[in-house]
Amino acid sequence: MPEKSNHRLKLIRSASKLFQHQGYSASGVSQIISESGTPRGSFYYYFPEGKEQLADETVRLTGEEIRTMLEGGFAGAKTFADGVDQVASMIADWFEKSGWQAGCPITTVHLEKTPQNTVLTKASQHVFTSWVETVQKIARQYGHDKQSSELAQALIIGLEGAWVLSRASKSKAPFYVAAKMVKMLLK
Amino acid sequence: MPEKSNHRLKLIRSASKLFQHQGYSASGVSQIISESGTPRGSFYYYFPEGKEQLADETVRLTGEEIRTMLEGGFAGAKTFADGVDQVASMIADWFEKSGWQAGCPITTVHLEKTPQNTVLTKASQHVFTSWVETVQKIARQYGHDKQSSELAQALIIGLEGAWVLSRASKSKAPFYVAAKMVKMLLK
Amino acid sequence: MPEKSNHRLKLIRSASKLFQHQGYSASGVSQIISESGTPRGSFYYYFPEGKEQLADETVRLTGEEIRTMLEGGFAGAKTFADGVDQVASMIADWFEKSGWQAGCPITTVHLEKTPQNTVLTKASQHVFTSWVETVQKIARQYGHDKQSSELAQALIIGLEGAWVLSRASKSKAPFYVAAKMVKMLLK
Amino acid sequence: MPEKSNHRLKLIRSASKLFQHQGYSASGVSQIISESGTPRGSFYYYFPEGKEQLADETVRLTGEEIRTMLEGGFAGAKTFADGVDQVASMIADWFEKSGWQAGCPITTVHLEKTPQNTVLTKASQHVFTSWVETVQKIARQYGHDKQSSELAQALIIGLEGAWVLSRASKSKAPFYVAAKMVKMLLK
DNA sequence: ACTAGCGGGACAACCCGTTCTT
DNA sequence: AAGAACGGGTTGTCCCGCTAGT
Repeated sequence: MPEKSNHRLKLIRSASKLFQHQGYSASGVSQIISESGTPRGSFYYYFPEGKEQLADETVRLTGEEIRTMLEGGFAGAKTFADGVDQVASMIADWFEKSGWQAGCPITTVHLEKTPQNTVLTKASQHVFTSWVETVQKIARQYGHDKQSSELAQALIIGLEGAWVLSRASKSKAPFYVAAKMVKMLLK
Repeated sequence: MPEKSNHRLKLIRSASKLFQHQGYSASGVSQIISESGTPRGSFYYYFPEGKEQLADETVRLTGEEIRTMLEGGFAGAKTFADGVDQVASMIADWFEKSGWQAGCPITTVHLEKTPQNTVLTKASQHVFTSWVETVQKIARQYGHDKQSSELAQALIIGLEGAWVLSRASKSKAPFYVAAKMVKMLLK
Repeated sequence: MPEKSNHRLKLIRSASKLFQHQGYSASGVSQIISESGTPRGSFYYYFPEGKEQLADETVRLTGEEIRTMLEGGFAGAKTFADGVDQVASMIADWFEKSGWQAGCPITTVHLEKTPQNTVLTKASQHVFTSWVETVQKIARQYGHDKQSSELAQALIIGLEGAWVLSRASKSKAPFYVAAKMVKMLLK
Repeated sequence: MPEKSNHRLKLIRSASKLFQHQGYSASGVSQIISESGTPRGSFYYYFPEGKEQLADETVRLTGEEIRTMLEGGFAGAKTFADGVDQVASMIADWFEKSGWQAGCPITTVHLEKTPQNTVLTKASQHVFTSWVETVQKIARQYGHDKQSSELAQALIIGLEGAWVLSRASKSKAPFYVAAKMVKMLLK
């Protein structure tokens, strides 16, 4: 956790926040820089490939943090179903605190780039895959070996869908609906 | 339904396609115009408020078309569950045909605009609400009165989530998982 | 000579002057625009391909003007030798009036671009060829049929070389030496 | 001849080559450094005045090398005319080997700087003067005392002019024309 | 009503030559 | 000697008026 460099990380944090709120294209490099409080000239020192490189690293880092959140949400849960509820609540709470503004930063970047753009497409694919695999592993730990793949996909689908609808309705309800749906798969 | 003008509609079609593929901000007015094949001077005649007005109408029109697709998907279905399967297949097929590129045009615009932007935020809220209400009405028609709201939300959440994941994995699987999830709510 | 559009031509004039004084790369688009007095937005309307297109047209137009100057220098000359003297004087005078600053605008652009750059390389090749051919035709008119090619090349070589040296020494002498050299070829 | 430091000289060599191919302004400090293979931080250690100082020394060193080439070209020549031929051939050959790309490095720098820039203007003036004086001395050694100044200027003018035209036509012909011209001055 | 041409300024991403710190 | 860091500048494109003509 020791931050080797402040500026580099600040830029990623700033980008992550702005991507969540406005998406990738609408977040200009200048805005990212000014909100990060880093000197303008440093940007291309840390990210010589430019905006795309920043986005790549932002997606991967933020993706990893959310993956950790998923693991954390299941920690201490007696059953898989309990974990699903905890994860849904956690994200819903976080989302409410942001004023219903902070969408999934991976989704926003993902949707604004055609599959031709290999760099960012790969990054978001990698993140989504890592999420599914993480949940799958957890499902197996709770003994749901046969359904692990299905459950994992279902949870991510549900959370992503809820994230979108929740933003529109400014309510946590979609997350609860999603959680319920996933749990039903357990019979 | 009478098309007052070809050019006006062509611009909306072009915008709709580009929003799906690249999102709102990345789709420049010039690109929309050139791909639509309409004369440049017409744009601000038909859309004096500019790009935002075009996006507003694009979201509403495309949203209405997708709403109609939802209704069409349930047409002829013996049970609600059958309808869910048909709708999921329909969108999955359409999406595959686009080369896994055409995301939900409402979502892309929605996520790129902060709630401050009243015009486009309202438009996407309106569309999402219309979708949920449509499905809710259908659910009641199949006798699921008590669960109608839940089922409707679940379907939209599932489809939106699947749309995102499907784009990343280039596979229809997420749509089938989503459909299964929703159907489980029926017990 | 009626100027269809002021701005377009003003930009070329401004570019021509700056290329002569500072070369191609050192002359920024911003500087060209500001010194031309045209609005910035017009630049990319008239030259959608950007700086290179402006340079291309600048080289060709200025090249044609200098070609006309060559013809004009020979006008009224009794012999080819007289014409050579007149041309050399003409350019030398012009150059002195510019404060020994205005180098040959074709040369500056030509030397700053590797042959890989086909657009500008072709433009300067075209111009140099047109000059040689023009002088060659003139030489034939004076009856120097056998030597016409040699004389034409010699004059252009001499003038170009003198232009460089003259800039360094801030004197007309190189032009006179060049003229004398060329005339000696006539025996 | 003793190279105090490898890095210092490597930077000058790299600059010299790039100035010949692309001119002064188009050759960025970063490019010069990276092509030289020297560490980036060393640049301002060896050239605290920055790019201009590097260019100054590059012009002077390369200018001196070319001056030596001139002397070498006349070495062993029985007559001044023979020497002129040898020099012209030598430069033409060198130029051809570079793929018709390597222009005179002094000229490119010279033309990109207004006379206001005292440092580089002085450097190129110095070099051109040194060339003329060298040839002048040689001319006197061959007994052409009266014409020495004229011959010297003529040779430099001819070579510089040929260098430009040769680049455009990708042919040695201009050098031979230039040589012939100069020799005619001897009657 | 509808289209074309021509601006117009702000800002996009990117890279420049240079200095700081060790 | 040298890597890290910097602030101002580059070209290019954004979305949008405005004026005329069809």
